[in-house]
Amino acid sequence: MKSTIPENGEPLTRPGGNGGEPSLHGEILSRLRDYVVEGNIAEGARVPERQLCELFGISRTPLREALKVLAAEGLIELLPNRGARIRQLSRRDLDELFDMMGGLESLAGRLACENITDDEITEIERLHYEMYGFYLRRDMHNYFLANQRIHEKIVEASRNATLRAAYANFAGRIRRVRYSANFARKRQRWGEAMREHEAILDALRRRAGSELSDILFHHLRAKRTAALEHLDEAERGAPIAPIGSTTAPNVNS
Amino acid sequence: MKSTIPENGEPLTRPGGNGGEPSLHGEILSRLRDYVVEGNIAEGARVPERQLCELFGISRTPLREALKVLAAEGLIELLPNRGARIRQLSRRDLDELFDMMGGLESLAGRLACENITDDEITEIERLHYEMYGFYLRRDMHNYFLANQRIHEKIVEASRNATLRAAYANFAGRIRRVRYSANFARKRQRWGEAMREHEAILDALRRRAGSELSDILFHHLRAKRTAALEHLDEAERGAPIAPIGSTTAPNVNS
DNA sequence: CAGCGCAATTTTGCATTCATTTTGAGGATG
DNA sequence: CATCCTCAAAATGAATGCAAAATTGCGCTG
Repeated sequence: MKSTIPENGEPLTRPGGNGGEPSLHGEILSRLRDYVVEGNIAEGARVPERQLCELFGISRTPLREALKVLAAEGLIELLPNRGARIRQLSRRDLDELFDMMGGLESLAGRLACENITDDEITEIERLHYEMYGFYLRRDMHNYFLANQRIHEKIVEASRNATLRAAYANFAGRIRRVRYSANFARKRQRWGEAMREHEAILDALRRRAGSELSDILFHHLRAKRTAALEHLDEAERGAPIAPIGSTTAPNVNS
Repeated sequence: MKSTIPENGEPLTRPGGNGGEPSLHGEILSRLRDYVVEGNIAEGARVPERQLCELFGISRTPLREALKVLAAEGLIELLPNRGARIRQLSRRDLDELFDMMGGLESLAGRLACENITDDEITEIERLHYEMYGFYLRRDMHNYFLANQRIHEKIVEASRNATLRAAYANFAGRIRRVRYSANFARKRQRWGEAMREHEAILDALRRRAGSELSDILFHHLRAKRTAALEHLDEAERGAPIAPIGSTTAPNVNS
């Protein structure tokens, strides 16, 4: 018998559905997803079923259900009789994921032009200038956060919960890479990105859907190029490492 | 002890991952998904857990795992302590889903322009003229199939398995509506659609990515309008019916 | 006769248990 | 000394069992 851990629930947003579940095994799903997305387990490493059971204070059944869902979401991989592993994203996967993000943002921009309010545009402008400040101060971290929030605002303004959920899903998958990729931002690319963002804002103000759609896709393409270049560089330093990694770090922390 | 059901596996494409699982509980997932997508259970109706267990010859555990995944995919809904129901798509949901499809096809078209071979274009042309034939003969059913195959070919030509999986997922969600919507095609809309398809083919030949992207989105928007108009008409005839439906049809057939 | 409440049955959710497979170590053998 | 085989230990995948919640049916009351 387990020690009846409270398990009281945050709202939690599922990627597949929009109605907020009040509480359920969805709590565990959400927690496990966060746990994985936040990088608590190394890429390619096994997902320690039993230890996670202890960590969450549950039995294997609900955990395995959550694992199945996470596999469907593309965060982990389920090998036939050899358990779950954190999904190792190949170069190809990253190409594909960045293009997916490009497509989704492109769509979000188009829809946003149909639905965005003036106030929302004002808010995005505010974020934009804030971001510009971080750019001038070379504050990479806050620049990244402001950047992310702008993109999220656009997705928000699309008024499409389905799109928002899909966006969250794919964003989760490449979260680690995106963040590390940010460190790659050479000054030059950074300036480019700022100019692109100005174009985005301009198109948004004019509610030029098709145009914004185009800009956003190419913006993401540039991001993809920068990110993957960075990744290649990093790999040159530390080649193909963690494919057979048996690491199962800080499960108990 | 179960009677050792063969369970030999079709390839099966998961929505989240691309590597083909040879066989697994994924077999059940796939079967159950098909079962739902094919409309064997009425919209809004409860998913009869026990009966499905008997149908598939398994216990509740793997079935419930599959249900969780299907819920994440958006095909069914999981109510806190009241089991699973076939997801009832609201008007809003349909709006959103059609726009999602528009975004995905838009992206597919853009990427296809980068990757499609001349042979593939030739094949799409062939399908196009075939479809044109069905159009002239007013053969709605085959027109629909050819149409669908063209769109699938474009997605195929995007060379993006992630996109393909997402496309399959969303296509599955609105499958029923899309098909029924087809019956709504007034002659006028039909002719419009043919013209749009010619523009699609033209842009594809010229590898005009941005242009194709735009055309495809608006093409899907038109489809959405037609489909939802049809739906509205149908609803006028038979208003809000199946919300409390307890139907659990041909589970044993 | 209609509305309400209560108890029995069903159903849901999770824990536990069981069979099968994989994995690892140790020893035997060439 | 390396390789392969055997066997034990662990883990995976699925079935069953059990407590709690919900649904249903029935009797009661107004």
